[in-house]
Amino acid sequence: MSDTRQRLIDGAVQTVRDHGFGGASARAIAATAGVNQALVFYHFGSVNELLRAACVTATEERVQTFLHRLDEVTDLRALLSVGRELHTEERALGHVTLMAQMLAGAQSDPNLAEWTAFALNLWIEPVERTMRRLLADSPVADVIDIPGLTRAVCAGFVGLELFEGVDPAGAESALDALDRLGALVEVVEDMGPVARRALRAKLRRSERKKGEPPRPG
Amino acid sequence: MSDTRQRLIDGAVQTVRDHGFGGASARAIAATAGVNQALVFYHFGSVNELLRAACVTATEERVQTFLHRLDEVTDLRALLSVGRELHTEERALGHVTLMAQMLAGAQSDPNLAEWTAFALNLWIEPVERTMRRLLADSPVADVIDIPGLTRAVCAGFVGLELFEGVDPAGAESALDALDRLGALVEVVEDMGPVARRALRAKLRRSERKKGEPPRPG
DNA sequence: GTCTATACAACGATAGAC
DNA sequence: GTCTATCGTTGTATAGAC
Repeated sequence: MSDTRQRLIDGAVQTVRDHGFGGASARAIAATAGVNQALVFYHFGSVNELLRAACVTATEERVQTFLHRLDEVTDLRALLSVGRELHTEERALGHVTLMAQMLAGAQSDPNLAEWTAFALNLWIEPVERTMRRLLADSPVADVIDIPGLTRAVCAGFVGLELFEGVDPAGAESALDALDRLGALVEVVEDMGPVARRALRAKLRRSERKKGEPPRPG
Repeated sequence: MSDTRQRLIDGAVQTVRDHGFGGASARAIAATAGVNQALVFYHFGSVNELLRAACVTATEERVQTFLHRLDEVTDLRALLSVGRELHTEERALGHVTLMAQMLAGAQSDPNLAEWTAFALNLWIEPVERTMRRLLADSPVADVIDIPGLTRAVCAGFVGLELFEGVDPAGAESALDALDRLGALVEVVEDMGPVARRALRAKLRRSERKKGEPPRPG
């Protein structure tokens, strides 16, 4: 791949991280990358196309480095811990910020929305596989919807990322609270067979009590 | 309050909802509000000041209409249900979208960040009070950090709001998954005194096992 | 592939008439 | 308080020399 192309992609990531989606103009990105402004249009055609490429390729690179860490995870609390590592490292590198900014910008741009969803799915899929593995023999496995829960967790992390930008202390307390919640889930996970059966029965009754959720499968 | 002032605030909310934070120029807002572009600067001094005012006042209005609904909530699953109502109604009105866009825009504007955090706290505080009330006599009350958990939940909702913009089906499945998770929490809540004591003991042991979380109080 | 120069649009903001 | 008119800036994008 051309050197200039890569410099522009890296420059786009850094510019979005430092100056937000709105501040990521062709001039600003080119200045960060140390190349001429016109090259943005030569290599990518438009600023949005550059941002799209930056979002997808940067995400692909980062997901790759996290795959083996996810494979090593053996319980939910460890998954949350990896999530927190990810949060810290990615914040420094600016890739989750890029994702959050892409999501915000994509709200009113259907074309951008499509590619943002694609990039986000690069994160969602391995996390979903990990959650499926961890919850395979859990007493709650047949009552929770793993694809949906995975998306809730990933979307929640993006929200936390944005929240940290306006209230760092609040975001830290939120992550700590989730860690404590992880302890609670761990306790449920560690239950003996008798208690598990009791929980299972209770869950089924509770399920019937309420109106059927839209996605029973 | 001046009619034009209010029209501009309403126009700002609607413009951000329809065209995003980046598309909310003085001209675009004024066109939506049906007033002259120069009046933005006469009444608010700058576009950012108008957006700030719109964010704060619109949030104040909406929070007011949700206070009594929160007071009527008696369990966590009902709180989640109110959250989902809020999500649906606010999405239609565009106020959560406004908040999400403010959060994204505030990432690289400290002044905006301050006011966005203020507006977000207008939501956080009543939710925190409600959670504190609901969890007062729960077996997990002394192991979870309510302020942190509240912030995690509120930030998570913002993330879901953004996620819905790029993947509506995924966001719906995420909300359904949270509803099912609510059933699980409900089961824990409904435990008898013996089981509660056992859980409490397990939680304390689990707490010691791990490194002390940063916020023990 | 990379540069300079530039056309053209949109923007924030202000001055001044009414 | 509201309008018109306008200035200066910034941004996207292209043409053409090298």
